[in-house]
This record gives sequence, structure tokens and C-alpha cells, in this order.
Amino acid sequence: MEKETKNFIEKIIEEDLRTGKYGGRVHTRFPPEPNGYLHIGHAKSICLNFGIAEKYGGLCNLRFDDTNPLKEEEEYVRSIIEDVRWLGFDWGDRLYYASDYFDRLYECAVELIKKGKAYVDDLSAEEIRRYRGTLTEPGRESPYRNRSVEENLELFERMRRGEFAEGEKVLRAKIDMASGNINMRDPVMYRIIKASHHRTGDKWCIYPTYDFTHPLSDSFEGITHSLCTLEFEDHRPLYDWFLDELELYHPQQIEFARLNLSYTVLSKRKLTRLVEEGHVSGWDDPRMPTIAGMRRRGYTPEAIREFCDRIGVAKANSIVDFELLEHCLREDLNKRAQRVMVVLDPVRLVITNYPEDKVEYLEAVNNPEDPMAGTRKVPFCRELYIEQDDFMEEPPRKFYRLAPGREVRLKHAYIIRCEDYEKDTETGRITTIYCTYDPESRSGATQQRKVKATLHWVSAGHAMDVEVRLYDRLFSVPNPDDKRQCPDFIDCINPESLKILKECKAEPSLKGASPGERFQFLRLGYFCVDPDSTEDNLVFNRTVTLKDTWAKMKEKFSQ
RNA sequence: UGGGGAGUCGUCUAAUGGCAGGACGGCAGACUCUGGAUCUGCUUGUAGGGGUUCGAAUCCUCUCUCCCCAGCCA
Repeated sequence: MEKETKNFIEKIIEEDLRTGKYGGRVHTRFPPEPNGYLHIGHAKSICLNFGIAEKYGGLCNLRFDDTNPLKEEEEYVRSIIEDVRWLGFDWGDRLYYASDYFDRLYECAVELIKKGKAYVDDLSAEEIRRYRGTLTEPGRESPYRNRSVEENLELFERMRRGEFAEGEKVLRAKIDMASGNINMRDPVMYRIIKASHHRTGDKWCIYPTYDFTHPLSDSFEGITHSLCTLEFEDHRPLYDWFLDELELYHPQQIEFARLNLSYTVLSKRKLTRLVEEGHVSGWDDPRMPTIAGMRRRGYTPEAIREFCDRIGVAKANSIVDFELLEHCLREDLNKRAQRVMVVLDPVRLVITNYPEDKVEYLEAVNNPEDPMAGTRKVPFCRELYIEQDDFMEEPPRKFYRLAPGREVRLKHAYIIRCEDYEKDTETGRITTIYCTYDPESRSGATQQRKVKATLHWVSAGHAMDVEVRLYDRLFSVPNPDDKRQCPDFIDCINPESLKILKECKAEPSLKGASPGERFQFLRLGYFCVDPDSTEDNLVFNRTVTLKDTWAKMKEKFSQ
């Protein structure tokens, strides 16, 4: 049993539980804006919020932060619900929308006006910006700042009724134009947007901003711990201010560092650009770090959750090695994926002493890690395919596979010996390898000789042609966000992030595999059936390679 | 030259006054009908300078570096 270590948020919660701060309740929420697809960074937040609720016997709400009709779409709501559910979390009947609170929010705004804590400003966006001051100089008060409560009430009501044009007026909180914290320099609470909203339609033409909406939504829902990312640290005084001024139930905002992953980007803006400029095939392109992309690639929810567990939660910015993600993936897939044999880059191999028309059905273990997975029969005959990579005319030291005069085992079958080979004189490519087999060496036979290597293979007469898409990391540098390395991150896209292989040779048991099914292609990696598959053209996505010490050695030799 | 945060092995993260630990990566070995899996071992770290203390990653102090904020985005 590993010693449990608590992150700083859990420590705060346990302290609150101990002191009875929220009456022993723990209630969190995951509050996405429906303006894009969820990615692995969101998964961290989802696992944190739902995980903490579960750990402390509390609840976690799913709430759409939909206060900006210009950017939000139903399509994103749909995908977010699907993705959170796929990750394995349940919000019961607590699916909420900030737009559900528009009426109450409006009432709260009116109350602040009545208290003299909010005012309607006629300054233009540009003027407001200039009045705001800079990071080092204080701002100036708007000439409209001291309107009477009555006038503010009337103007705000007229804003709601649509009597003003977009940008003509805003409602602002009256706080402190000289504050060192720019968020406190009379932040905008309501702006006029004459667009129809995906849920409220044309009921409203004024929409509350995030800063005003978020604390109140948390409060309305009885959230205890409102977990968000570091960039909102500066907003916490404002979060507190609204709740205090309105004398509402007051949740506690706690900030943590968002996830960064090496060799990828996780900003919505950049992901959107990848999709819109066609650098990837869509939000669910298997190279995308989106949940939808990872799902299509063959990731499991379990692997993603394990990853989120292991990266921890802290307040320091960091970039997690993608190797940790791959480790979690392999660890999970190793336990569950059925093994099959597929030859990606085939070369013909003839067993000269094997009868011309004989076929044997050899028993193959489906998953050595899982005895319950059973066995299957794999056809074996005189003519087979093996990988081009598994044969070398002049093998270097440490190459254990097939070469002239060498012996290897064919997995689940016999030991063979290479007697001869043919090659295309023009391309230098090996066309046929001739071997003899040892009939006494069949798998499972009692007396076994040892050979250095075991190869996967497919019977030529029974093989099924399939398409395989080999995916690699989307970017060729560890940190595509680094402007010094990538002035434009698009230029750091890995040109070899996708390689499509047609006419790969698969063992016949794969026939009828359906989209989403995951397999280990023996010695190669984990693959999953892509939805692009048709009856006669199965398409596999490479989820992740197996760890490959030989590939690593080759790389070192070549350096 | 305002305000808010953060600095611990290559990476992520524990240890809050008492032996700097774990995971990933890397390296070496064992085992293996997957060069997979598994197992074993090894390596490397408290940003810097002062101070308090028997004892400091932890407390005090000065310095350095990095991140966030000037949307009517979230």
C-alpha cells in the first residue's frame, strides 16, 4: 500500500471539514464554457473536481458557463457532456447553466445599483480602456460614475429593454479605480450583446460577464470549494467582493496550476486554429489532445484518470512529460488488450520443407496478462509474411532477428532457419526469404530449444489487407508554446505525425472488428479500430507503440 | 518602478524545525516463445547570499529567476 499524499487543496478541505466551515459539506463544480472541445487539461480539472467530491462524500455539478452568446454553441455542449461522461463521471441531476440564473443575476445587479455599488457607464470600450490606467499608473474615474441610484436603475432597465446599441452603455461595479489590482478598477458587470443565446434565445440583449456570474452561480448552487486555474488568482478579491456586497452564501475560490504537456499545445485558441486551418482533420483527429481525439486514438478513460492522479495538483507552473501519459496508457492497455498478429511492412517468406497445401491451426494465447481472455486459432502454412524490419542481409551486432543462416521462432509456431533470399536488384528490397522449419519445435512441445528472437507473422493465404494509420506526436519540439523556439507554433508541427499504410497483412481473426475495439499488435504497439472502417477496409489507429529497446539502440547507433 | 503568484532530481510531485522520499524518464542486470510485460539495482535535486537554531527545503532577511493581470473573453 502506497502512502497517501494529499495535495494542497485536499489539505484545505480537510481543515474546513475539521473546523466545520461548511457544515461538513464538500460541493465542487466543473464549469466549462461551451466554446470548444474539452482536452486533457480539462480532464485534470474534471478529475480534480469530481474526484474530490467523491473522496469526501460530496457532490460535483456540471455547469456550463454560457454568458457569451457570441462564442458558444449547442454542439460544444453536446460534446462536453459526452466527454465528461466518457471519462466516467456522473453529475446526477445537477446539470446547470449559468444562463439559468440570468433572472437572479439581473436582480442582484439591481440590488448593487440600489446600494450605490454599481453604475451605468456611457464611456465607449476604447474610453474605458484609457480611463483604466496601466499596470503602474492608477485609473481615473468615469464622469458617469456618480449618477444617482434612480438614474442608474432607469438606465439599466432601458439597457435590458434594448433601447441602446451594443457598446453604448455598460453596467460597472463601483469599486476602486486606483487599485493595484486592475480587476478592481470598476469591472464591467453587464454588456449589451444583441445576439441570440443558445438557450435563452432572444430573451436578453444584455449579458453578465464572467466576473459577476461566476461567484453568484457558485453561491446559488451551494458550492463549497470553487477550484479554478491560476490566472484567476487576481480575480479572487472581486469574487469575494460581489458575494460580500450582496451578503450571499460565500464559497471559497482556490486556484491551481493548469496542465501543460510536452510536445503538444493546450490552449483553446491554438487548438481551434489547428482545426480551422486544416492542420488536423477535426477536433477528434487522433493527434489532438482533445478528449474526443484521444478517444478516437484509442486512449482509455482509465488511463487518462490514472494520469491525472499521478501528475498531482500544485500552484507552480509546469510541463508534464508526455511519457508519463504514455506510461499510464500502456499500463492499462497491457492488462486489457487482446494480442493479434499484423504485419505492417510485409515481405514474403516461404518454408521450403513445409507441405504445399497443408494448413495448421495453431493455438494462440489472447492475452498473457489475462488468463480469462482465452485462446484462438491462427492458420499457419507454407507461405507467410513477416516484417521487412525483421530480416537483414548483413545484421549488425545485437540484431537478434532473422538473417542468412540464422534461426528464430515464429510466435505460436515453429523455429525456422533462413536458408536463402531473393532481392530486387534495382531497389535492393528483399522480395522473398526462404526458410526451413523444425517440425519438432512447435509451440507447446516439451523439449524446447532457445532462440534469440521471436517474430510475428501472418499466413499469406489467409491474411486480410487492412489500413493502418501510424500517429506520432503532433509537434517536433518539447514546448511549442515557447516563442523563442516556435515564433509560430504551426511551424513546429511534426511533418511525420501521420503515416498511412495500406495493404498491411492482418491475421483473419480480426475480421469483423468494430470501431473502438482495441488490440495489441504483437511486438508493434496498441491499435484501435477507427470509425472510418468499412466492411472490406478495416482502418486501425496506432494508439501508442510498445516500448522498443531495439529501436532505441538503433537510434543511438545512428547518432 | 503597480498588483497577484511560483521556485525541491532531466520531468512531475512528497517531506512544514529532525535520515530530502515516490513516480516517469535514463542507465545496468535478471527473466521472457512479444527486444513487450515483470523483477532488481543505480544515477541525479532543495535558485543564491546572509541570519535564527543542537538541528533549516521548512522560520527571518536580502537578492535572483519565472508565470499571470491593462477584454464590453472565460
